[in-house]
Amino acid sequence: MKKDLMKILRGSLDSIGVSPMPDIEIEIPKAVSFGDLSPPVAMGLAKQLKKSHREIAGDIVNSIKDSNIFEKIDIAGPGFINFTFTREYLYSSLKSLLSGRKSFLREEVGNNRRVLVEFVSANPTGPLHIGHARGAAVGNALCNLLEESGFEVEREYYINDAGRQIKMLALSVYSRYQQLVGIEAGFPEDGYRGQYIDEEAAELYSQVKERYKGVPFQECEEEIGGWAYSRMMELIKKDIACFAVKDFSNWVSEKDLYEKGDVSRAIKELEDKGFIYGKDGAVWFRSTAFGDDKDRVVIKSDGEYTYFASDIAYHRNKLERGFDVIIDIWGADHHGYIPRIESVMKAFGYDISGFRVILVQMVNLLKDGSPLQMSKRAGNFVTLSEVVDLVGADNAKFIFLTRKSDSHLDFDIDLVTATSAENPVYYVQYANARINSIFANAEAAGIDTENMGDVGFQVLSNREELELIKKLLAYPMVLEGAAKAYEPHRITFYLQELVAMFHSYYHKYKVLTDDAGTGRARLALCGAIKIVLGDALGILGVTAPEKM
RNA sequence: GCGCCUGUAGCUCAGUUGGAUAGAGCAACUGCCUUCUAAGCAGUGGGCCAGGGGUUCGAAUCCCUUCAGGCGCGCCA
Repeated sequence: MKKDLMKILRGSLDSIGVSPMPDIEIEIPKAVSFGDLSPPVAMGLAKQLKKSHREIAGDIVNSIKDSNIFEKIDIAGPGFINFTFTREYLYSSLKSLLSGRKSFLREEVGNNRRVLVEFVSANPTGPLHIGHARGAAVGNALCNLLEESGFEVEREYYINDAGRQIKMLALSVYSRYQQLVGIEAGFPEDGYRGQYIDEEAAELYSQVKERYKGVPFQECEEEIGGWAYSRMMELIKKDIACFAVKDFSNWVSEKDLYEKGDVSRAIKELEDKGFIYGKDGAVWFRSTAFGDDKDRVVIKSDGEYTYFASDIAYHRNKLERGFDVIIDIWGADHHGYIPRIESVMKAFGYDISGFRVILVQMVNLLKDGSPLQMSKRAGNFVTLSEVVDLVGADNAKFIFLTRKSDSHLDFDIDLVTATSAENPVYYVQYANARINSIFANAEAAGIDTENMGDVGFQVLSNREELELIKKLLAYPMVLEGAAKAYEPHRITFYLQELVAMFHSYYHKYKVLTDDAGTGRARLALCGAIKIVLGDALGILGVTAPEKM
């Protein structure tokens, strides 16, 4: 729909001598009385052409000749050009949609550009919690969306397996293990107190029995740490799998960056460029040269690298791999980190226009309307797998995707579970199941449900049917907008609108009527809705059940 | 104190990157199952887009400012 209008508008602007060709935006008007599509292009050109909005709009309309796809073209308001398509055009578009060609549902956004999306990247010290779940849902949907919009996408998980937290994980398990075998071992002040640590200690005992009983921590730290770490990674991968998120392409290890010498090399490179200096016995990166509010330490006075040092190496590594777009999805509590990472990228000589941090706001977990404080240290957090058990992966993902990622989200466990029947995800999925049921009934009645492209579409003539067709044809525009803005949640809202129209239509008109021609045409319309539903839900990572 | 995010219906949130008359879902109230799935439909009520100033053909959207909430400001990770 948009492609066709775009082509015509370009031709029109060219013929009235507009140069250079502006970016043309095409909007779907709010009210049906404003036509089907409406580009505010005349208003944008007023200054350049030194004419009034309506004059320009008139010129554009006059220059559009021999186009038979519009029923009418109106100039309205301050200079909107409202295009209304002919029914024949809608029918032939619907037929194209039904052909099943995916390309019909896509606008090209990516042009094979390579994009790296890093998300979740939770520390390997415990199971994923609900905050990670939100990051996973957003990241997964965004990757799917970009992939479907013509990007080459790599999904990446960064493992912080080099720092103090691994030692603390080892020490936590060690302490619980010693307690288990009857030795009074003090629990570390800032150790991980979750129940899963007890379980790991028990598992360790069942595997090695009393091998480490009374052994000083220093002597078994590496063994226990390595063992616990790999157990945690298994746990995390299992959590990700249970949330039905597509597999990550890469698992990048912080430890590897150190061992390969990437960290020292990256800092050396910054030093060569003159952005590194020593002060107070420490080594600093001059991030203030790039807009950060203070310089940052990369090597502490005790000779240890800071966490930031490996992040420099990691982002250097991302840049080296030659992506056109680099997206980091972070918890919003890390937002203060953005200026220093951007500084790093600038210091390496890269234009940061291809770099984007998407902040995912914290999930405010509620129970009975009151906040549930979560802390990994205290161990009273709700894990991702618990949430999935309680409300289901589809349900949770859909909720996360019904708001933009940087707005706070109240997730009331009781509310979501108790009123799950009223959850919007069911509303959308129900439409799919309904359509499927109609098709089953049609087949049972001996109606031909194949070759939907050959039905007589002309009988689809009432207001609801025409509006449904237009809504379907707008789908590629929604995807395009969502992909350009990196905002998968737009798809969720589109789905709710589309499905609302369908449910309403379903109640007002019977699909399988006595008239065979009407029945098949309506069936075809339902088939088209099902195609779009399946496509969109697939991008969101939500299933489209055949039956409910 | 400085920086970032948020502020839209009673509640939870959208708002097509500055477009036309402000949108949805819950909750409340009124109706609809002998007809393809009632996890559904039809209808009613509900707004100083936090306040104020500016930018322009046009502002919920951009700029300034005030207020309220959240988060961040380590030689922690």
